[in-house]
Amino acid sequence: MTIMYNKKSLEMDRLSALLIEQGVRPTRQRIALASILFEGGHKHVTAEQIVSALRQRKDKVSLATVYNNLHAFTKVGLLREIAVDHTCSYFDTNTTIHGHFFDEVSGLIHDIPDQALHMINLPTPPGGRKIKRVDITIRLCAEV
Amino acid sequence: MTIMYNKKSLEMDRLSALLIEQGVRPTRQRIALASILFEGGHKHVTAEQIVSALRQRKDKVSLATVYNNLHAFTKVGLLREIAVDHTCSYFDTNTTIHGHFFDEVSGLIHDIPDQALHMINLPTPPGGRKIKRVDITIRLCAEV
DNA sequence: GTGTTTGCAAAGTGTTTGCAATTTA
DNA sequence: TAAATTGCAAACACTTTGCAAACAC
Repeated sequence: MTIMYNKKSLEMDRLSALLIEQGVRPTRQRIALASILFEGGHKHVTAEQIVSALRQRKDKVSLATVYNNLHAFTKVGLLREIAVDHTCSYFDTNTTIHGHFFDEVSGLIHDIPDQALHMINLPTPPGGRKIKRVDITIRLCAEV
Repeated sequence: MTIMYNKKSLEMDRLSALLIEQGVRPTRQRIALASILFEGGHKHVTAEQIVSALRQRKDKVSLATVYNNLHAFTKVGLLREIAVDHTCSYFDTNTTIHGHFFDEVSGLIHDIPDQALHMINLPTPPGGRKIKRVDITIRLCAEV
């Protein structure tokens, strides 16, 4: 008797484990969301993009649930929110320190290569505050 | 006969000239807006803040007009928009190159002192685009 | 079973727009 | 007086919330 290892369910187990590890209950919707986010390299996504990606895969998840869980994932450190454009929230699956190119023509975000940016003399923050994060965005427009 | 030079109207003439210089028609509302923005040092403001500042001075300007003219001023280079928070648009009267502290506790923005930040190795942008601007935001949270 | 999560639809927030009345040059 | 600007209210886009039904443990 041959035991069939199903590739798909193995992957779901991996995503499930990832969520449990972060104290997030692995529901059907969260696993679907995680599979969009955490498979196939880092991404910069909006809630709408995720809903339509899920819809294409016949995985129906409501927009409200996508929003709720993008924030839930952000809270536990699986995602990082990027403030490039106030018309729309972007989330980044790469939570390490890095900057972004923001292409104002296409609305697309790309990571700035690691070693490309260096900063020295980081200033001390005013008002007894702590530095939470340094955000660097290089805004791009069409070549003249 | 004594000619009275009114301090207030002299200042209005200065603001009027500033607007005309930029090809913007100096209406009552725009001069009021300019006097909030361009008197007494650089500022980081939201549309709502301006409306309430104007209201306190008994200078009534509608929210729609404030928005329209914040954008009009930005277009001619009198202001710069800052993307720190997608819940709200901030405008900066300092249009020179500089970074910002964004205090997530108070929602206040402060300039980063000129020489405090230095960047080297600015990367080349992808996709045949041109660098429009480099935005550096140091996000602050409460001290632990 | 109990507490959590979902999804709809409704509400909320900040911003923009259409258009008649007003103002500027 | 011709063209630009204002201000209201309605429209808008994105996001959050209230709550009953569904689900995870």
